[in-house]
Amino acid sequence: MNSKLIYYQIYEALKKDVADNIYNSGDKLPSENHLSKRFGVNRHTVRRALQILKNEGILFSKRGSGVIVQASKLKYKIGKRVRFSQNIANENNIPKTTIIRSEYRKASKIEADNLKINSKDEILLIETTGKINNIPTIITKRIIPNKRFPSFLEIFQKELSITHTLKLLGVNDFVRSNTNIIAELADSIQANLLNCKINSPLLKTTYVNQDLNCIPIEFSQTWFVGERIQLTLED
Amino acid sequence: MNSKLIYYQIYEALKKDVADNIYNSGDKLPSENHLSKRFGVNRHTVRRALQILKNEGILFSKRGSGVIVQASKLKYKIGKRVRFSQNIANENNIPKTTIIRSEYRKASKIEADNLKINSKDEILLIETTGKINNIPTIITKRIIPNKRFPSFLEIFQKELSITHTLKLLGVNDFVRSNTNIIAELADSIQANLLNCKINSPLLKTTYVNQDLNCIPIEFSQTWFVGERIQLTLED
DNA sequence: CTTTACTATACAACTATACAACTTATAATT
DNA sequence: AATTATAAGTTGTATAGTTGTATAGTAAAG
Repeated sequence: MNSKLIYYQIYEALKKDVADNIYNSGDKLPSENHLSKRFGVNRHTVRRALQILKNEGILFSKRGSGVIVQASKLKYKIGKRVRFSQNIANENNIPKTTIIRSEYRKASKIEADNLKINSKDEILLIETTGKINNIPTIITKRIIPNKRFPSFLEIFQKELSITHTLKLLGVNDFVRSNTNIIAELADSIQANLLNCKINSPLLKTTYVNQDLNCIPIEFSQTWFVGERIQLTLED
Repeated sequence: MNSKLIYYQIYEALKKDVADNIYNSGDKLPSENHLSKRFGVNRHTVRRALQILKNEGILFSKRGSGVIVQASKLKYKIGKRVRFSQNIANENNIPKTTIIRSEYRKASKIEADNLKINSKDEILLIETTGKINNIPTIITKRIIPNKRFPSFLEIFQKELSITHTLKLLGVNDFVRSNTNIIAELADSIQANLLNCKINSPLLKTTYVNQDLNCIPIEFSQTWFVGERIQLTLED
């Protein structure tokens, strides 16, 4: 309204900078201190402008790190054959997978049921984050039967792809048996991994991939940042 | 309130992992770098969480090596018949004894008095460490009269057990005459042997084992890591 | 007189980076 | 086979920079 207000002018200036791709998706903005010098105002005045842009979902800030430009929504196809890398690369986006945790332990009842293995058989847990265009967007937690694929982790660490890993293990094709989708709120750890706010809505998908003989290969859960992903179901 | 702090969430997550036996007593945790990736934070934030767990005595760290899960306090019974291996094995823990030093020399006055031998008779000194579930917990320094048991060391090196060694030497039973308990601070050598910090409190017990004719067999001192052991006196 | 916009200052929480001290595994050498 | 270098990985420490939050104060507008 009142274009005389300093913080509003700064808000407009920064919004224009983002629109003009002076700051691109995933980029860090100059620090609040730098911006306050650039505009000749107090840091708090800059923060007020930034706050509006954060509320609009255009910017996101991380304490100690900086303020970054948010990405626009990506479409993610879900169907019988879901392949993360292909899914993303098709749209000229660059996917990147990072392992953040792996451990061997005994299967819980739910895991055993879904994998059709004996309760307390050993499983491999792999947790990964997926960045799209360098913006963290996905967390995946996979449960894999260790008995059938004892060298899974070793190969996956090099390949960073389920499709490639399974191919090297002799599984040339696999399909999803079903996918359940629910909405959850991000806890503090997820928020940190996904560069989103605590309590941001996440899409959580739970599914089982199985080979063509209908033997389960992995029981997995994937969390998507709701603001950045739009799931599309295909037949 | 405070639970929104990131380091506190990480603290809770790691504490739960230990409680759930995902990381067991004596296990190394993933390195601080790995953990920082898992939680999506800077290494220092992980360190802050780890610090709390160290203060609580749940973890301890060793520079250059890693962060290790501290065993819960073991109960160690002291009475007329104290047997290290049985004492520990009774609680489903795995004991392991290692000789770190042995030497022959003349008895000091105190040693001679306690063993009721002539001053300057030759004695055998054996120093051992005792690991419980692979965690070093005990140092024992034994003084044994060489005149009575000239082949003690040779047998003990194979048996690594006082009870077994004495049995092979014809002593089927033995009892403690008395046990003195004091507290000491660990010096750098002890700290190294016991994987604890310098100046950690140690329990030091001094005692004499004797055969049923009340003739002393060994005069010994044992140091326990205070944080890991609770002595229990029985009649 | 109260509210709003803005400034000023200070500290806490977290990140980023670098290096030292130390351990461990592996390769090289004897 | 045993010992010695080398390299890589780990924890400890220090410094600087960033965002989050709290408090206090000034000036202008209603």
